[in-house]
Order: sequence, then C-alpha cells, then structure tokens
Amino acid sequence: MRREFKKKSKVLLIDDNYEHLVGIRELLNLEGTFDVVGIATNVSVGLNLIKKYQPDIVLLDMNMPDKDGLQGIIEISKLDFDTKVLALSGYDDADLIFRAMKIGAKGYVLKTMASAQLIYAIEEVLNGKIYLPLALSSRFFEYFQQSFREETAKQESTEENLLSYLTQREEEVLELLTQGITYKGVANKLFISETTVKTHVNNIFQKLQVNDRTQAVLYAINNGFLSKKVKLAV
Amino acid sequence: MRREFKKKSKVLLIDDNYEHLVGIRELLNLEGTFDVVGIATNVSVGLNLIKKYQPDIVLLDMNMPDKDGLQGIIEISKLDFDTKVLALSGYDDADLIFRAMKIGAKGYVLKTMASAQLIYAIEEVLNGKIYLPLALSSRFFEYFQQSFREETAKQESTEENLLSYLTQREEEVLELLTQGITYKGVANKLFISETTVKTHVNNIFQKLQVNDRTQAVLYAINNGFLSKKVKLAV
DNA sequence: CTTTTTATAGACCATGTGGTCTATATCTTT
DNA sequence: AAAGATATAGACCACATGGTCTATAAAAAG
Repeated sequence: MRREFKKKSKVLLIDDNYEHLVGIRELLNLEGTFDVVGIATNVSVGLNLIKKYQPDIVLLDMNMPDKDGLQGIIEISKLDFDTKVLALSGYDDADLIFRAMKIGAKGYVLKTMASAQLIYAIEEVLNGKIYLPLALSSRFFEYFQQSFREETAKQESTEENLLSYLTQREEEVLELLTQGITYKGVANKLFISETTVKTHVNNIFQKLQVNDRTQAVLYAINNGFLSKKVKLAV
Repeated sequence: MRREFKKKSKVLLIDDNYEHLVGIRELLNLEGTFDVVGIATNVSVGLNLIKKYQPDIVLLDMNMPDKDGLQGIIEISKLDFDTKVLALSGYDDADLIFRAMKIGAKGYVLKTMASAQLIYAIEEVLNGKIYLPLALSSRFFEYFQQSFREETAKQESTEENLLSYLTQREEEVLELLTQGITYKGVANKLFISETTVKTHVNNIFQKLQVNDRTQAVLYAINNGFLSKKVKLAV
C-alpha cells in the first residue's frame, strides 16, 4: 500500500440533499485517499467552488430543483479545467444516463449503490477511465440501440423508401444536388447537357413526390441517402 | 440448482478460426446448459444454419476475411428471428465495438477473456440483457464521447458559426426554408409580403456566404441549426 | 438624442428552375 | 425479335428565385 505516499485527490460534492452530502463527505474522509475540498447544494455555488479549488473530480447530483445536473456538466466542462464529472442519481433513468454520458460525464452511479462501489467508481474515473456499473451500462445500451433502431426504421420504411426507385444515374444527380450545385454545374460534372440534367431532376421529383430541389435534398437527407458519407462519425 | 430442469439454450458459433470454434464448443458443452446446434467458419454458412436451427444466441467473430462481422450482425437481424448476437473479437478496437453495438449486438467479448466471463456474458445476453465487460464499455464510452465532442466542436467553431449572425427574424425565415417552403409560402406563414421575405433571404445568403437556398439549407443542417428540433432522439 | 440595426416593402431585371412533350440510341428483359 | 427501361437531349413556356437599389418606421445602441 503506497496509499499514504500518493497525493490526495481533490473532490467536490454537489447535491441538493444536505444529509447525503455530508454522508458522502464522511465516507470519503474515512477512506483517507480523498480530500473533500468543498460541498454545495446547488450548481451555481458549486461552480464557484470549482473555480476556487480546481478539484480533480466532482460528484454531481443529477436530480436537483433549479439548475439541473445536465446543465451542470456542460458548465463545468466549459470552465476548461480538466475536472472530471461523476454523475450521481437516485434513479436509473435511461434517458438521463444517455444524455449525461453524451455531454461528457466520466461516470454515472446510483445513490443506492454500496459505498465500496462508489469509491471504486471515483478511483476509476480519477485514473482517466469511464465508469458505468453493469446495470446502468445495460440500460444505456438498450436506449442507445433503441434510438438507432428508430432512426434506421424511419429510413428504411417510409413505405419502401422512395429513394430505392431512383436509377444509378438519378442517384448521381441527386447527390450533386445535395451539394447545392446548379443544373449547369451538374451538367459539367457529369459531362452531359443541361437539359439532360433537367430531365433526370424532373424524374427524381416524380419518384420522390416532391416539387423542388430543396425538398428533394431534404428528402434525401432525412431518408439516409447521405448517411454513408456524411454521418460517418455516428 | 435447477439447471437440469431448464431447457438448454441453443447456441451457434461463427468464427473463421476452426481451432477456436471447436474450443468454444467444448467449453459450452462442458458447461451443460448450452446446446451448440452448429458451427460455421463464415457468415454465409452461418446464416443458413441460423435459418435451420433458429438458435437463441449466435457468437459471431468480428474479424473474418470475406464478409465481415458487422455485415453479419445486420444480416442476422434481417432474418427477424429474435436471435441475439454476441460479438466476439481478438481486439478491443473502439470503432468496431461502437459500430457493433450500434447495429444491435447484444454484447461484445474478447477472445482473451476468461472462459467464466464468456459463459457469464452468454447468460446475461440470453436473459435479455446487454453485456459489455467494463474494459470494453470504457473504450466504447471514450469513443462515444469523442464523436460527440467533434460534432459539437464542428458546430460551434467553423469560425464562429455564421448562423449566430442571423437575426431572430432571419432565423425564422431560414427555418421555413429548411422545410422546403417557397417565398410565397413563407410570406403567408409570417404574415409579411413576399418581397420582405426576399430581402430577409438575401441577407441570410450574405451572412452565410452562400448563393442559393439549397446551400443555405445545407449550411443550416450541417451547422446544428436544426439539431435542437430534429435530432432530439440523439 | 443621434446613430445603427432591424423589419418592412416596392421596383426592375436576369436567369435559374420546373413542367411538359417529343425523340433518339442503348441496353435489358422477355 | 419485340417490349420496356434508361440515358441522352432539344424546344417551349411559366414563374420562382436571386441581385440590386431605394425607402420607411420602429427599436436598440451609443
């Protein structure tokens, strides 16, 4: 155990429940490896304490009255210290977990969890890892997959996706339209005459059941036409 | 132990490494609660076996030569049995994990993991849960957060996002443009004359540095103008 | 209390866009 | 060999779109 040689990690607690706040502070103090540099019962006060003490980690309650926890995460990360945020909540609400992780929480733990697990979570996060207990990560992934299923379902249904009726050439033309190129430009790119482009475009309108290029482009985007190229990141 | 009363779960294995395939089959047979109904060294054969035996779960290797694992997941889910897929891989490649989970894998385990953990993973998935070992879920989340950081960074930068220069009214007009509405339509919706709309639109073009409505709409979409309303799910 | 910004709107004009119809040449499919 | 789909393209025409300039009233900023 070289615990005593290691510098204590600075921890800050934000929770509107004062009892709980004090409880955690006791727990962390007993552990001996942490230095609870401040506690706050709301985000605004918490932010000021963070500016003052620049803690290594903030335990942030998600369910607070005025300013909510999600907003808190955003504002803490805007401070641009590398303060890590461990989200804390009474409920395993999938949506809340998802959004918290999305905006950069390094972990998410339930208040009902054993104190040993809380300690472990804090240590993992301090070591640069991301910690989600199995139960919560399970919830997260259900939600995550659900949202993608809905997205792909929307793209693939819409009564058999009208995009599939387009010919090869029409797809090429549509792709250029989605880059905001004029008839003349498309004609030059594809080495065909402007009127040919117009013919293709008109056929595209027919097939997609729209009346102008903007609507065609919007249809293409909303129905996954570009997803392979544009949305690569996600 | 009411293990012997429970119906054995049907398992199918797909892995281009035959040694490994047999190894896992042995392991699962020894366990006694699983019935390995088939093994395959490529996705095509595997798909046929799935159609024949309708297994409860498929262990699918991600790193295979011809048809890759991701495609395999998609094709299995297209079969529309509720066969669960547990992805199996030699490497903890974040991108691969992310994409596998995105398209519906119920879990992801490394080949280097202890057999007890593999068994546990299979059982969790069979129980309808999603299983990602802590190390992998950590990797996943880093990648996940990274992709969102890039997205918001792109939206907020682009040299101070030209969208921020738009006035309230101009934003309203632009929003209607992104719905594929004509000048006349916008004029009616906002109770102003058509020429006023044109003036606004021209100012929008100036500010966004584009020459036509399609480009303006594309700019808006690519720079997060609609993200609050459209991308709610994510 | 000026000055600037914003929302409003008219006039005029060039041209890009979309609708419709016709007409080949090629390539598939039957 | 005949029929159908596809890519090509011309001719019109109506009108929506975009560019530019001017102008006014109200609101915000200085």
